Amino acid sequence: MNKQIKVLVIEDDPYICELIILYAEKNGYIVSTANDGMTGLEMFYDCSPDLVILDIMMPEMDGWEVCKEIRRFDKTPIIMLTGKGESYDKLKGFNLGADDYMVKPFDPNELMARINAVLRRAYPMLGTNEIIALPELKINLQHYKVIYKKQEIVLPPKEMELLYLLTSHSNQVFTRQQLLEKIWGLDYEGDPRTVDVHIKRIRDKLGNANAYWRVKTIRGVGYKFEVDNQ
Amino acid sequence: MNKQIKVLVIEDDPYICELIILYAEKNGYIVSTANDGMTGLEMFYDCSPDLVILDIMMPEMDGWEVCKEIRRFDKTPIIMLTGKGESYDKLKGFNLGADDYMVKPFDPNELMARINAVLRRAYPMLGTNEIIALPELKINLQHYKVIYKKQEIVLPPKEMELLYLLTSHSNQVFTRQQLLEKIWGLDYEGDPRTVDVHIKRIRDKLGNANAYWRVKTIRGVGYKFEVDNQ
DNA sequence: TTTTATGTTCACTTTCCGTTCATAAAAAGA
DNA sequence: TCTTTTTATGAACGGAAAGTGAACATAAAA
Repeated sequence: MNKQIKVLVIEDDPYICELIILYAEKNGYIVSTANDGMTGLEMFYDCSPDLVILDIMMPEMDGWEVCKEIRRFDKTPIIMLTGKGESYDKLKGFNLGADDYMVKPFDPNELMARINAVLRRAYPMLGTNEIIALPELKINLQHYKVIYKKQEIVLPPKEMELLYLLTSHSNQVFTRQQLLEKIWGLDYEGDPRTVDVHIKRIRDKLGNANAYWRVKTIRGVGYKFEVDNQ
Repeated sequence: MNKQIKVLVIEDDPYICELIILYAEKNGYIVSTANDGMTGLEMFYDCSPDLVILDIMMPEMDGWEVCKEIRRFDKTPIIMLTGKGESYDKLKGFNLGADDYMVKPFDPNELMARINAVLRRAYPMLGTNEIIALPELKINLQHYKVIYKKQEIVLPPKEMELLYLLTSHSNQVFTRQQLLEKIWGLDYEGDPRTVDVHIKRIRDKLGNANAYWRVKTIRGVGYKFEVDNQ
């Protein structure tokens, strides 16, 4: 399996921390958080992450200083979180060696895209972990492409996310509630049956039964993407 | 092993100079800088760089004059740096023989990508050529020319840039936001639907469906230029 | 200046995705 | 077997997202 990628979030707003954790873990990253600059630096040297997400506006030691300090001896990629779309800030960030930036408030999906892009740039040898390759099923999240039996299948966003989440955690059972939280968001308040419908549509498109893998219902619990080992 | 590539930066803003030095050296280039046009020209004849990065807005002797002067006897590739909101400068730059341009403020990674592209184009022996050549579609960015089905198509600057960005990253999905950032500039704040209109115009001119390639909409995400492999 | 070309926005239309609901089917328990 | 619970399925509705045509502003060209 691929090396687990570690992400360090240095951000004083607990809500944003939560948000990033939620999405980053969905993408299979290991996330640590620090609530201020000093702690962030300590944790940086402590756990040597593969990527740092760094808020600029923090009390005491702000993001600029943390960035500068990290860059003194290290080139670990850094994504800065900036408050407003001040182009001067962006320039300053790049000048200090930041690799990318995000303007708050941001779309978490976009942040994930940028994380992936930065990681690809920094560690080309890792190969992207956004690709699922199984017999008769290839998923390329970057190209938004699903190929089933040599043929391209077009999936709407929700079905795509659902399928990717399940396949990237094969054999793991998810409750409807978990799926709703991870894909629809923490604050979604709707019918859990919605998941069923999307599962059905995925099954329709991919065929339900297969010699190698299948979307399986765990009655009373939820769903899993089952893959035969070897 | 490889020849060390020399880059000359002619730019009066020390901040931007530093930024470029930081990134260019990270990419293994040898960087010299000049803070005004006259000095720039002297250094050009002095150290004969492989690539020039040239700011337009400079006191005394501006970038246009430097570019013209260099082009009198030399075809060393030139990347122009234009300020925001001087879009017409691009065409003028190409007419004077510039090879590419960047709008300030820019993403340094993007600049590096363009440097690499320009170098590949200028010194094909160093790598593969970067001109777009597909069945029924040739794009020559240097001459602002698109040839569709043996016939030359005239595209306005924005459409040209959009098409080139998409084709040079075929199959990769771009969000509207990404396209705006890369083409309109980092700090552009306008309607993302503007992209749609340009996409439509490109489609009108190139035909949307094609046996070999097509501009594809990824609903809920953005656009990609899809090319059939093989 | 006038004329033309380009970029942007807006209003309107079309397409299609997400959700809900009603009903059928399946599984579990009695 | 019958009942209850859970899931599957088909259809329908509302609305979001993209397509589209045109108007407008501005820049370039004549």
